Amino acid sequence: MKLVTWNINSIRARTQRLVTWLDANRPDVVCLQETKVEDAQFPLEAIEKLGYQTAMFGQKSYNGVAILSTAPLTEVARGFGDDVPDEEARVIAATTHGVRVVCLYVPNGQDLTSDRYPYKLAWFGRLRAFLAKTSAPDHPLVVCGDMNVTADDKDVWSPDAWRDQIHCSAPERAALANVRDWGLDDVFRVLKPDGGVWSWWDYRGVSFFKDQGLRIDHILTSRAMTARCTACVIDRNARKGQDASDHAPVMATFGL
DNA sequence: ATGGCCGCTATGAGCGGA
Repeated sequence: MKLVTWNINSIRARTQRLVTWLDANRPDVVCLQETKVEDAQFPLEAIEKLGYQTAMFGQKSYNGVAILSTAPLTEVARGFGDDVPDEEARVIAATTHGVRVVCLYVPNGQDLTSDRYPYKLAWFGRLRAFLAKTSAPDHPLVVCGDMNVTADDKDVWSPDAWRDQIHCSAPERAALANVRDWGLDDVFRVLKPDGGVWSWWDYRGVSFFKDQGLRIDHILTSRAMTARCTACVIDRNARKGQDASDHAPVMATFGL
C-alpha cells in the first residue's frame, strides 16, 4: 500500500497537477491539506475518474483537508470532536485499506508573539488527546500531514537562520515529540536518519533552486506500520515548474 | 534591514501562508 501526504495549496488551482501526479504514481491513499475549498466546490469528478473515493472536510478560502482512497473510507471523523469550539477545517480521519488514517493541517502559528502560536501549541495537545481517545498505539495507524514543525535542525536548510523562528522553536518541537511519544514513529526519519531533505520551499526568491527548504510534512506511523514500511520518499520533482504547490508530496510504501 | 511569491476574496488590496 502506498500512502502519500501532500499540502496541495488549493486543490482548484492545482487539479491538473494533482491528477497528473496521481496518474503517474498511483498511490492507494492520498492525504491532502490546504484544499481551500468548500465541499460542494471540491473537484470530485476529476478524482473519481482516477478511481478514488473521497472523504473531505473543507471550508471557504482557508485550510481544508481530504483523504482519497482506492478502497472504501469508513468511520470518517471531521475535527477533533473535543470541547474546544473550532471552526477551522484541519483534521479528517478515516479507516481504509485496513489502516486508520489521520490527515492533519497543523496551524501555522505565524510567529512566536502571535496569538496563533499558543493556539498551535494547544492544538498539538488536542491532537494527542484525540489519538488517545479514538485509537491506540498498537493499532495499524498513520497520522500524517502538514505538521508545520521541523522535528529538529536536521530538517532545516539553515538552522542558524531559522533558530527560534516559527516551525523551529523548541516548544513546537516538544509538542510534536509529545505526539510521537504517544507511540508513533517519524517513518521518513527512521529510514533516512541523516536529514537534509526538505518537503517545503518558499515561493519567494530562489529558495527551491538553491534547495533552501524545511521538512515540515510528516508521516507518523504506529509501530506495526513502521515495521511494514519499506520506503518513504519526498518527491522533489513535484515542486518543479509552473503552478507547483510550495510543498512536495511525501510517500510511504507499506508491505503486508 | 526588508521583501522577494502565491492563492484567496461578492478581488484589484489585504490577509495568511511558512
